[in-house]
Amino acid sequence: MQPQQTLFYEGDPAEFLFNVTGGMIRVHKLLADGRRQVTGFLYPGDFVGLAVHDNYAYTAETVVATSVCRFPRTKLHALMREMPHLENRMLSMASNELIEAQDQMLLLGRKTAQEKIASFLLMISRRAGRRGQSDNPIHLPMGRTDIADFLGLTTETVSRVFTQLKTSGAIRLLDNSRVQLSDMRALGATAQGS
Amino acid sequence: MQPQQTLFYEGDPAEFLFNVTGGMIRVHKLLADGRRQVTGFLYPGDFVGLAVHDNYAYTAETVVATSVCRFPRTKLHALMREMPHLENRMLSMASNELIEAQDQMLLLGRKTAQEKIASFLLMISRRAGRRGQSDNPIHLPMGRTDIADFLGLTTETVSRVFTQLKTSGAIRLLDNSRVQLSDMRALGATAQGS
DNA sequence: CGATCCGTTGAGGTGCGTCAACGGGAGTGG
DNA sequence: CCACTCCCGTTGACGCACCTCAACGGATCG
Repeated sequence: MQPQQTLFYEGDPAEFLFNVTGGMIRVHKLLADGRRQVTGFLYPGDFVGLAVHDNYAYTAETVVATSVCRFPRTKLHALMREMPHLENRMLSMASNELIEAQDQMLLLGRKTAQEKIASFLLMISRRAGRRGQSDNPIHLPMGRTDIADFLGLTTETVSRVFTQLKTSGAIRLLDNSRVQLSDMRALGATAQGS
Repeated sequence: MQPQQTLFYEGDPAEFLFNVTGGMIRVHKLLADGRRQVTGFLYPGDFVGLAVHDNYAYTAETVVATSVCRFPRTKLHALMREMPHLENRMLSMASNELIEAQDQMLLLGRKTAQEKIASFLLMISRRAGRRGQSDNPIHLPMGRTDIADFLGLTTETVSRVFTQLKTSGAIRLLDNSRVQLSDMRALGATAQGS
């Protein structure tokens, strides 16, 4: 799929379950007046559309060129009966997502802009490392608007904090989508609350 | 269990899975300097400790006098093999929690104080109704500090918004723990963004 | 070369936090 | 039964972190 394409919209009947096999998916929710909260960025291996309900609870879009595997949800029950292992694995993934969601709530509800950005950079680095990719410098396929809507900030604030972290020597901005984490210790301290 | 007692702390080895049978559980995470994010209030029927990992990712405490059912997690796998239905049910509950978590992210990241409080009151009302209890006036067993830490606000702001909603006629404060939702339509509008 | 998009930077405003004081209810001890 | 204290919710005054509005620059594309 091409960049910035929609897999499904919030409220659509939830017919399919997707598995990301390449690229990046962005998931978000909207308020009536257009305010947006990005609730997650999904990497290869992640599932989208885990909803048990009849309709999707969020919109899913590609960030960059992305490939996905699509299962009809009607076949899911049958599939799980054949592979009991699968249900276990999905419960495990859902639990992991729940833990990440709680971390994100802590970030959104209680962290400052600097702490949010530092936490975000470290999270991206950790994920890249877990996927066996170079985790420094890190790659940020999403734009400033996506980062802002993920962290509950504005693009201007994201930009300013990047500049502050650059000035303080914690990071280096190689280009708009590549960031070198020069001082992991400082970033870690900032992420937790200076 | 008595009010304000701890079931387990964040980081403790996750030995047990709990099922709330009465009262209310509060779940939270802390930053190093003491800032707190309450990530959920659990009612009878809800599970606590669904973590797949070896350690709890959050602290769980009682809000009021509470009764729980405790399962050793080591027996959980065996139990799920006996009752395949159970695993299905837990996946379903985890998915529901994920959807609620995403709603909460939207609230924390993008809603104003008024919108947060209105959303909170409506959520409590909805939950009470779903459990077959009177949903108006609603009962708030938790204190202002808990509400503030759940919504990413301070107690002062919570108090001020309650007063504003009271003045505007949307609610009536019967006492510190009982709130009458006088104008559901106005509350609904406020919750979404005026 | 003009147009558009995106990130950055600056100036000013504001919603909510901080700090402080007050009041009522509950528990305690005399 | 009455002081005294403690705790919690409320209210006010003030400050600040972040938002808003605006302008600018570089990259990309026709």
